Amino acid sequence: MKIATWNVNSLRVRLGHVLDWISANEPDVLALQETKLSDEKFPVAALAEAGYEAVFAGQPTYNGVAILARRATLGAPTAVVRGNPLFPDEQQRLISAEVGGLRIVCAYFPNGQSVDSDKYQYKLAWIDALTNWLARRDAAAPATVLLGDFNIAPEDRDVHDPAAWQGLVLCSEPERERFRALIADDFVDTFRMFDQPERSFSWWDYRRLGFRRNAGLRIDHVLVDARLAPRVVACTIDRAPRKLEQPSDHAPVMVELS
DNA sequence: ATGGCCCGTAGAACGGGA
Repeated sequence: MKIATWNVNSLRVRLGHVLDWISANEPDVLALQETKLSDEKFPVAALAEAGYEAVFAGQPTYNGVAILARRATLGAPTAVVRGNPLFPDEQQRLISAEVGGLRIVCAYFPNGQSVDSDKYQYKLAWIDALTNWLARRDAAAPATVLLGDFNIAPEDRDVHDPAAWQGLVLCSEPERERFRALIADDFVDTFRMFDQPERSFSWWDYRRLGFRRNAGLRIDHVLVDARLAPRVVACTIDRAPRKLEQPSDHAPVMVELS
């Protein structure tokens, strides 16, 4: 079973890349962030034709998340929850559903803009609320996979230039503390279960030739319930779509479960 | 050189992203 996440930075612009990528990689589940689409504009038909059932929570212009499930292997997602019941929010950043015997939680964490901004305080509160909500989950419920754009580089090795980024948003210690608290004993960062190339990143700035210089950050993550860890056989970042014309600034991250 | 690019909503620049 293959489970992937991808911040597409506009599903309208990136629909072709998404269709090509799912055709080439055949993920069973694909979580999308920054669809930037109101729900009536979601490309249900194109994805259905590609073999995927979608659930989504969108709004105009900003944010927007979705979970795609491969119909042939999984059918449609069920028990869909939009947002966090503990954190009423007009920004569409969270959707979860049961797929293939798992609880898939697709998250688009706030960016935070800068550590002295109101948006940073909103980011910290949003993360705390997510942590609290996930901590309350029923032990009898399906095992959880939490994946998406966390907008946090957990460690210095996830940053192309740790000195330049020291203390800045995405790398600040309060954000990293919250990443660790979210994981605690409950989740595993699947990427770090395996030997990985040095300087592995999932996002590169459009400016200043960020991708060519590999000036990136690892901010997109797939966390699995600790009891799923024995089933994880791989976690990889696919840089290929970042090389295409008019790419998303994020790369897909994919986990394979046995 | 402290900004560079990209997206959506505009219907010109601007907010937001990271």
